[in-house]
Amino acid sequence: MALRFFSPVHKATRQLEIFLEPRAQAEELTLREAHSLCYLCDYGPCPISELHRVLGVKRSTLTSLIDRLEERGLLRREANPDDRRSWQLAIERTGAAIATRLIEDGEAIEREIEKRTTAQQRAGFNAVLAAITEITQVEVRPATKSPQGKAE
Amino acid sequence: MALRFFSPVHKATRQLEIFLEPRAQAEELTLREAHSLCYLCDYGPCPISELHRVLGVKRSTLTSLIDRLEERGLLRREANPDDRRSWQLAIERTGAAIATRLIEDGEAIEREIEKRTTAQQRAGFNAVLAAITEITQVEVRPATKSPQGKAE
DNA sequence: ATTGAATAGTACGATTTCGTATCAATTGCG
DNA sequence: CGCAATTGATACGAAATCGTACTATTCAAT
Repeated sequence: MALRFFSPVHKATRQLEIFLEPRAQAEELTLREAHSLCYLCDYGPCPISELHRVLGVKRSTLTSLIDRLEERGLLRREANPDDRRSWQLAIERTGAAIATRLIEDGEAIEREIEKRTTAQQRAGFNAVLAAITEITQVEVRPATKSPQGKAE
Repeated sequence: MALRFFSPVHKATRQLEIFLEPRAQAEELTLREAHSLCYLCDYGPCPISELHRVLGVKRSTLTSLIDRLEERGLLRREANPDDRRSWQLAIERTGAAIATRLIEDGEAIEREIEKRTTAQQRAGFNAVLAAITEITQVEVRPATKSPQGKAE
């Protein structure tokens, strides 16, 4: 029997990936690299460990991934004055331009979703996802540190 | 600004992954291998191309992945009488036992989700995901072939 | 202060995944 | 039918990812 939540959530992820993949490719980025840039564009600067939790790839993998993006001038490692073990990843102008284009592609889909659903349906959607957070007890992003919460 | 659908969907996927990862590891499987087995357990036998669409990994990757699972005796390639280009992947008893355990872990979470949400909220959840399917126009699984539809 | 445990990141060899080329079988169309 | 285009899968070298070990810094407890 099909799982009623795992399966749809995975399916939606796949569908969004399939939609975004050619757009990332047009920027010569893998989906993972694109995701990293977009995250950084919205929430950066942040340490590598934060990307680690959000993306779910190993830290050693991120070392290479960030090397690649840094060599292409899309982001840079900056010293973190508060913790000398870690870097702050900051997006460069070129990287931000790319991320902005990709995010706008996402926004277009989001507007369509909103057109086709009611506020009540969207509230139900959020309620189910909130339940998943409660049950798994997994906090992907760090606790809100600034006045405004950060959504991943 | 955070995306209101992409981000929560990705977050939920990560949370479910983090929950399932140690359980897959206990069976000496990666999440991808575990997902393959569970899919096959629910919907198999099916050709490799179907797994390709569902998992979103390259076909050449699946060749290796299936080699590994076949060597471990968890599944087998069978001739497909209807199309001699392709195989039918069939799960073996050992593989089915593992998949059943993992699926039961998933069910436990699903029951919790159902406990914590109303039918109306779950309907909203499904409505949003249905909108994503409509908009992306991406059909991940093949058109239903048997009396009962298959959910991924 | 000092020490032990935890955390952030990198190095590097092992494994997995990918991209491309290739082959066989099927489908579609003249 | 006959033949081009498509589809299903594999082979193999290139690239990305992983697992582990290691260094440096921070945190916690005394």
